[in-house]
Amino acid sequence: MPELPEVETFKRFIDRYALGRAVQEVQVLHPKILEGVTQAALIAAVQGNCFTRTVRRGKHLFIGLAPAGGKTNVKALPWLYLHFGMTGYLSYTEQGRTMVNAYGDPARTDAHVRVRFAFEDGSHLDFHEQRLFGKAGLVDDPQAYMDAKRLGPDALDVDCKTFLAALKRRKGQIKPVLLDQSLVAGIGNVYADEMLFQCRIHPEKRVADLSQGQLDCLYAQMVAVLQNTVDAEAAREQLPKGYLIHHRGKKGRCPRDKTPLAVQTIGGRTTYFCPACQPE
DNA sequence: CACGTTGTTCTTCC
DNA sequence: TGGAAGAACAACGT
Repeated sequence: MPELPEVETFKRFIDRYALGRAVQEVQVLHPKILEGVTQAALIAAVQGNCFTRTVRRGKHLFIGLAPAGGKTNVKALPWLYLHFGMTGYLSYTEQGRTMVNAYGDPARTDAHVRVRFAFEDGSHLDFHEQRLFGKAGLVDDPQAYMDAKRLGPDALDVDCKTFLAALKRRKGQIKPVLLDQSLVAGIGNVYADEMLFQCRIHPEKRVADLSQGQLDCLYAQMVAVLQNTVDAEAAREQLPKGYLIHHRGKKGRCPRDKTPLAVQTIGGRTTYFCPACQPE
């Protein structure tokens, strides 16, 4: 489930393999992945143009386009927009060798390639999305698009003061608040559980009932958990031993005290936590 | 084959 | 006006 750190690795993956390159052909292999754009419009906007830069906020990724070959142009091109849904990832194939970012499916096949961007030398960037909950589209102005969605600041870009001020306006349970993309953008189900575990905060705790120490811890762990995962290039098995993420699952136990983890639906999402060290 | 899965949006109530 | 809570929805693998 791509959250902020995974999408950041996708951004870097594009930066590394695709930036500055002219797209010779766009293949839409499953039109259901498209959002607000026809297949023909997406192809027309990207084909023959270069990827110029990438912008990410939260789980949203925008890829800038410019005419290939330094043509002096005409009118501004839209941005390519990607959202990775539940199962999205990228791969890049060159001379028969396929690279997948660390979070991608190691048993990768072409079965769930939804959009393929082919370059002039035969290499290609593939957008995989098994469940089709993700999106590919065109956006004229990323800022306006994010404003319309009421997207908060990126969770790795927000300072402590701003975060705590926004948090203190809320009164509900802490976990659903962390998942609300209008507070800060980028936290999903897995890393929300992780930061709460690291701070020993029960996921149903009311924001108003958190101590100042717990609030400060939450900011510190939000940054630490997300940054650690970015640094690990989203290879979750490389995260610290004491992380809850390694123990998610039916028979998981707390890495601190071996208490069987509690599994509960909170804010409509499956939530893992330690009932002993995250007391109500 | 009904169920589980998560990110996002919609709805209802306050 | 917007927050809280919860339902709905997307589509697929098991």
